[in-house]
Amino acid sequence: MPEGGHAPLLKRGKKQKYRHRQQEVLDAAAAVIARKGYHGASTTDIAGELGVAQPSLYYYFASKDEALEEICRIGTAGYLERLQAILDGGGATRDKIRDAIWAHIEPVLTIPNYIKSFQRERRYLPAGRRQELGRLTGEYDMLFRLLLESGVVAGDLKPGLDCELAALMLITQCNAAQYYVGDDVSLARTSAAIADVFLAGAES
Amino acid sequence: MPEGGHAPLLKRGKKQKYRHRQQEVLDAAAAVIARKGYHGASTTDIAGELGVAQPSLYYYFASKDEALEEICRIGTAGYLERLQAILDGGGATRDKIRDAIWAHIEPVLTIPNYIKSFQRERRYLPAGRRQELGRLTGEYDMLFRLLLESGVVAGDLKPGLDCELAALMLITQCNAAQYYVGDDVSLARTSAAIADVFLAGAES
DNA sequence: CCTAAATTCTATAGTATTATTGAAAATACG
DNA sequence: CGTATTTTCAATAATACTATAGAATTTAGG
Repeated sequence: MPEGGHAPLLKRGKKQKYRHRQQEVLDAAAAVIARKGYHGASTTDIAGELGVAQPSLYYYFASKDEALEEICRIGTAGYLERLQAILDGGGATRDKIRDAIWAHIEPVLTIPNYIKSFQRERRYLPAGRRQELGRLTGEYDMLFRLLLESGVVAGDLKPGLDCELAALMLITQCNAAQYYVGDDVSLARTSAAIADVFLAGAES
Repeated sequence: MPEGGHAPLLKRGKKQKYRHRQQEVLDAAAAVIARKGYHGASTTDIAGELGVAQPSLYYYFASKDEALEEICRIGTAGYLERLQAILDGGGATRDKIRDAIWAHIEPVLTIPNYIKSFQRERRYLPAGRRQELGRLTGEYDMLFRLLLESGVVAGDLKPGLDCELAALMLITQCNAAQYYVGDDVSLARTSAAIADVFLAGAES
């Protein structure tokens, strides 16, 4: 039996290796789920993506539900904090809005499969697992709305702006940004276009 | 054997009755697919929605794929024609855009389950069945883009407007409109808000 | 190298799924 | 009412799916 000072180190090392492999399993699951949808992605598909046998997955997750929940958790990590930081920071409203749009869109570059899985498949989580995510998105919507409302109060945005609806519209636009990207359309160009249209409109 | 003049009438009558029941089956399928997703909606679920046994569905459709294809066809019916008519009509650019937005959103009121099934589930159709729908949406995107480009040429929209991206953004916004609707947000209010923000922007 | 723990595999239970077949029931119509 | 047609159903084939159990394999550390 290892000594008190030694045991935690060993334990942490093993746990970290386990978590690293778990992350690989999640990456594969997110890739297949993003491509085929939650119900269309079988555990055999996911195992195939990894090159292992199907039951091996269950060493890392108790169920498909649990894996999707974890994928959604990763897909949403940091969103609230980043938006809150932008709200708390200084600067003009238009700059805050531009920052918020980019902060929302940027993870699409780094973890696209987690983002897609969260956006499209979270609705298939059983009610219990979906609840915490629901609170999260609710808070996020509210923060975006507060950003717009503070802009109206500051006189930077139109006095009559429907901030509740406008916030949802902006978030929708950010969520869709990844699907605009193609040969000649980058995410950065998209992000800028969203801000431009939202702030100044299309009419001359 | 019925006479020549009689047979078509009788035949048409029977066919119409068949088609009417087929429509009811489609309605049930669209409802379940909109709620649970294509892969999450079993034929047993759909039959249950109708109150019939599962194999009865196969009197009306050869496969689940075929039913989804038909649902998508109905969900997209008339879209191209309505947008083309708006393009061909007279009036100011801003009015055409408002009309186009409403024309896109209106079917959400009348056939919500067909619209949702088309929007979210068409990607799960086998490649062959998906092709015609792909051409359709491609043409639709192009028409929307032409609407904006003609507005730029006419001097009604900003000279530097990225019409390709702006068209996709507008369509995205219309597609999402149904999800904004709640206790205090109607589709009409949403439709107006989309047009207001797109045309004039949020900045004061 | 040897051993214990960690990881993966084979085999499989149990259930759900799509689709077919042929019979039964309902319907239409003379 | 009786018969032909349409519609639905019970039974089931064939396959796919999630998850478990226990054995085999691999890995890590001494």
